[in-house]
Amino acid sequence: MVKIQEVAERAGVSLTTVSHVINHRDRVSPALRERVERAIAELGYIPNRQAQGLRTGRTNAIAIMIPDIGAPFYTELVRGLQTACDSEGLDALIYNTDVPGGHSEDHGLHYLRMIEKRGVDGLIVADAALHRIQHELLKVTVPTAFIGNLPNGAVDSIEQDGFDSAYRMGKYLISKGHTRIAHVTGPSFFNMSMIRQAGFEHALADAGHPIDDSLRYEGTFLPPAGHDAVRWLLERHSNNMPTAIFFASSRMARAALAALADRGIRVPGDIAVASYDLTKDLEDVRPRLTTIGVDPADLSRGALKLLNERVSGAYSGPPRRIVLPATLEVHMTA
Amino acid sequence: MVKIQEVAERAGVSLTTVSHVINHRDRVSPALRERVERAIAELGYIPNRQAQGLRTGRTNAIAIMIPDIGAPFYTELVRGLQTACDSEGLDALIYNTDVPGGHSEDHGLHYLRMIEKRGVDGLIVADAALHRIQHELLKVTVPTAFIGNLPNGAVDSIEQDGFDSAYRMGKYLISKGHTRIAHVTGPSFFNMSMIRQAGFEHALADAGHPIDDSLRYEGTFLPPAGHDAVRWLLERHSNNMPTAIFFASSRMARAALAALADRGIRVPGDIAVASYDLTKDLEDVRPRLTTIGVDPADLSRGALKLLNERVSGAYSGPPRRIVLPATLEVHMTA
DNA sequence: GTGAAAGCGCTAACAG
DNA sequence: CTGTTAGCGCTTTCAC
Repeated sequence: MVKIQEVAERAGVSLTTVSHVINHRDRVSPALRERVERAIAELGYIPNRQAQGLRTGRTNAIAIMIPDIGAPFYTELVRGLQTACDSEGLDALIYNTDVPGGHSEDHGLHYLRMIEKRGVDGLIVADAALHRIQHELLKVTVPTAFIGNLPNGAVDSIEQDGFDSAYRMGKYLISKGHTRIAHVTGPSFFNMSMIRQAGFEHALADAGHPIDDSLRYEGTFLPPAGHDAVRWLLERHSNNMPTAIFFASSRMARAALAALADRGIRVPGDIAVASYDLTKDLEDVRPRLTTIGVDPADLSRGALKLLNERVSGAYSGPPRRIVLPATLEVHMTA
Repeated sequence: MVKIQEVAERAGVSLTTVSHVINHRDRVSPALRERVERAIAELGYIPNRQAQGLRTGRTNAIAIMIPDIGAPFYTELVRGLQTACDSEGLDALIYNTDVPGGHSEDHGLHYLRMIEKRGVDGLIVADAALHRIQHELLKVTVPTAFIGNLPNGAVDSIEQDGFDSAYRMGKYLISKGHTRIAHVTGPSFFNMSMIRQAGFEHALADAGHPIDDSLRYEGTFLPPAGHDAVRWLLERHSNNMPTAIFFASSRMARAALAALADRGIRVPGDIAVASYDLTKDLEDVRPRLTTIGVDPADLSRGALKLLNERVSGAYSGPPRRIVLPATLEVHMTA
């Protein structure tokens, strides 16, 4: 391992100067700087992160809490975050709160404590990772950015405009002639579910269609709920099927597509299907889903920006909140 | 931040004793140990990793190189690895060699260099992450475990039994009465592709069926190749369709299922479909794919075990090679 | 603009 | 079995 001392010797300067070249370029004369930089390159010197960290109290690592890396939305979020971290020399530590066999609430809290003690420069939390315990963010001591809707405004956050997106999807489906639309929501204890639901139902109301509670089914955002919803649809409405069904997540919609296929129900022939979300995995789903959502990578970039401004001290005011508009992608299912 | 000194004071011992309790439990008398442990608990003391690392020369982090976290196989590999690392107090640093817009070969090499310099305790590389440059592993200086087929045997490796799996799938399809089976392979420059291909074609040969080169299509393992393969199938064989098609990866198979559906071709009515791989995402694909493969989590665990034995020095002999048998999952497509 | 020196928190000889 | 002590490699006052 080549250390700073060797670089100093090779460049014929003191070790302090080398450090300055690395950390405060401007404090060193251009001539010297160039010499030092050549020595660094020739020796292939890389500062020891542990030593740097020990000295400065920084770790150059951030933690990322997500509920489930298996969900396409979070996979893409993580990929975006990692790419961004990589280009800034930050380590990204991923924590899945929903580890197999565990209880996500406990895991969320456990990881939160662990992360704080362990020491990272910053934390990015994706909505459901702190399911039901968002209040914990009020007392968190690490700079944090939240991805999702955070009613308590405890930390900086960036989210999709769930109301507007669902509203627009509602308007779109109505424009296609649908009036009886089944609606599979997210879980009611989850904020974003209610926001999306409100947006969707407002669209119906604004178009003069009454809200029919019997057409609403509370799902979980997860695949099994897609299957359940189809079963519900058939048991509850087989004699008078709605002409379309809107899912609050693409995972439910995908599973539902499978369930519908299992039963020989054609999409969109027998029923139109639309869903929330905008993830790459949808590109290979057939029939191609009409969906609305935000590119997870946009959320990643935004969150990291918010976080970096905190970590670097560039911003230290009250928590900020960014709301991103969604994109509607029309395909053959609706 | 509570440090070791404070723990020592609270427990009324020297700081060395505390360190010993942490690192060499047995060198301290039970009575003292208990006192120290209580002090640690009461103060919520957590050792500073940077300081530990600086002193010991270890980082307590391992790097994981994969080609694409968006591919279900790698997603699950990563999840398994993270879970395992977590329980051992290791940080898992993920490196996607195939970052968007990049050239994976360069990225692989770039990351490899970076990882070596950066300093980690160990490295886990998943096959295609070092695509075409596996020879680089011969000169790698970090303890490394490879997941996949590694002909040069440069480091410890764990892999699926690709030959046997494909052979068994071939036998299975034959047992279902198929004789003309289209075969969409992986890319020929990739070792595992040829192994799977050989296994599959051996099964046909053993059953007395001649190998028909015109029924073989070279794919890429990636989704677009699934679409391409269907196009090829229809252009090349529409007048005399094979009764089944076997894909060397589930991503190609899934895309092909979509492409077939787009064209109104029924599965398995018009053609049976089978594929390699055993990932959770397949559970929601309809029709349900008949596949054969190994649970990625088993590969994860195995790789981490190999690696840990190296890192800890428990093993230091020549590179080992573990081959895992696959599981056949029969569903409705074949 | 440059250098000498102190110390971040911890571990492991070494001595007792 | 326990304690004293010397750094791990780096950054940053503080003098020059």
